[in-house]
Amino acid sequence: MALEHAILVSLLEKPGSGYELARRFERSIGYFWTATHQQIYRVLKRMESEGLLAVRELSQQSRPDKKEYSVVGPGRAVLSQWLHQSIQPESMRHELAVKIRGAAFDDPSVLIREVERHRQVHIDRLAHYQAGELRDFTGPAAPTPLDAGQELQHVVLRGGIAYERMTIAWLDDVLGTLRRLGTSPSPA
Amino acid sequence: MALEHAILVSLLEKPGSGYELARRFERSIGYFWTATHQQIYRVLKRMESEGLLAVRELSQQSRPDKKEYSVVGPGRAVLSQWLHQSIQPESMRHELAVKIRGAAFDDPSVLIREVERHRQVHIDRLAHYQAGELRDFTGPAAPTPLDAGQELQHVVLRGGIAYERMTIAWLDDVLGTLRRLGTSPSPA
DNA sequence: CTTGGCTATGCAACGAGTTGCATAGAAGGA
DNA sequence: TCCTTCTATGCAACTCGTTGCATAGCCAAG
Repeated sequence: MALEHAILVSLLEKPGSGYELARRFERSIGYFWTATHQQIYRVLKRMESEGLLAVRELSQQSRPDKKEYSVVGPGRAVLSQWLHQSIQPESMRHELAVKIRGAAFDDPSVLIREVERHRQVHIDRLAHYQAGELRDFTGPAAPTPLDAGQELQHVVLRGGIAYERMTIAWLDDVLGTLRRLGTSPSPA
Repeated sequence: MALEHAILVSLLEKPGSGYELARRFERSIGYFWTATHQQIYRVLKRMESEGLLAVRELSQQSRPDKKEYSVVGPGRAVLSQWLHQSIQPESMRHELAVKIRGAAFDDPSVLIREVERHRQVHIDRLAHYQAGELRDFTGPAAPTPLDAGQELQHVVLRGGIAYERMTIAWLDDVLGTLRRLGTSPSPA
């Protein structure tokens, strides 16, 4: 139930509606956890019925009403309890790696464009993360000193940056390998 | 349906039973995709009924019979088709990162032991991957030259090694941050 | 003026993945 | 002898996650 905990963290950082949460999951929280709006609405409803969250209905002019959720006592307790218990280290899941191994049974060069496309996505993400880092943590407009919450957000963001850099370097390695195999072909 | 494709790749590399596949998913294939035996048995059954796989029942002495699966024509075609269509780049899912951000709403130092434990798991995995690399690709017992399939397996393994190295370095960064916050505490 | 995009919420159906349990013979250690 | 582990397969129930669709008013561009 990691989505539940991710929602608790995000709502503690700032209360908001399901729609707003869905957008945060495309941005900062999305650096390390993803969710669609349908998933979020369903879980929010359940968490509210369990007493972990409180709702406020907000009328807005020229926009649909929204429901603003915030964490209440029991929700905080659930998060705290989760922080104190250990979780299993996850293994990575990389569909592209399955494809790369599968390329041995087809023409490896068909993957070159696909890998180049993925590489570009990771370059864009890296640029986006670095812009966020400059804006919120290391640039002149950033608060000094950072408080504990900001320090923790920053170290998570550094993880995202390290991940993207590592991935780009690996995809370069993959491209080199695919091109090398393409020049002296031997499809199985 | 990435599991289906991962199974096709694994069975093309070498035919085997559901049990054997489950163990491969704890080893080499598991570097980038995971699955439990229940999932594997269910999908194997479905794939066989769809004509992607063939089964051979093998009697063994002093062991239960097993069903050896292998890929047949339509299965190869499904894999080839999948290789030619593009997939979405995945974002990372890291539960520990959720915890780290959540630590801002509790005592950050409670996470230190947890992060140290994860760090050790990644160190062990790295050692395991490096041993495999030496055994299969770079050591004296490795075949030279490597064929295309081995080159592709090697580049995927290099990705796993890069991932573990990056993760260990990041967890060191996280530990430094948590310890720094612990000495001058400010729980929210 | 119509089309498409943005805010905002939600249902229904399906597929993916996890957890607990069950069976069953053989081998090996306490 | 009993207990555990390993090989080998599988069912049932559940939660998690995705995809398609629906509603509905507002705004901006063509």
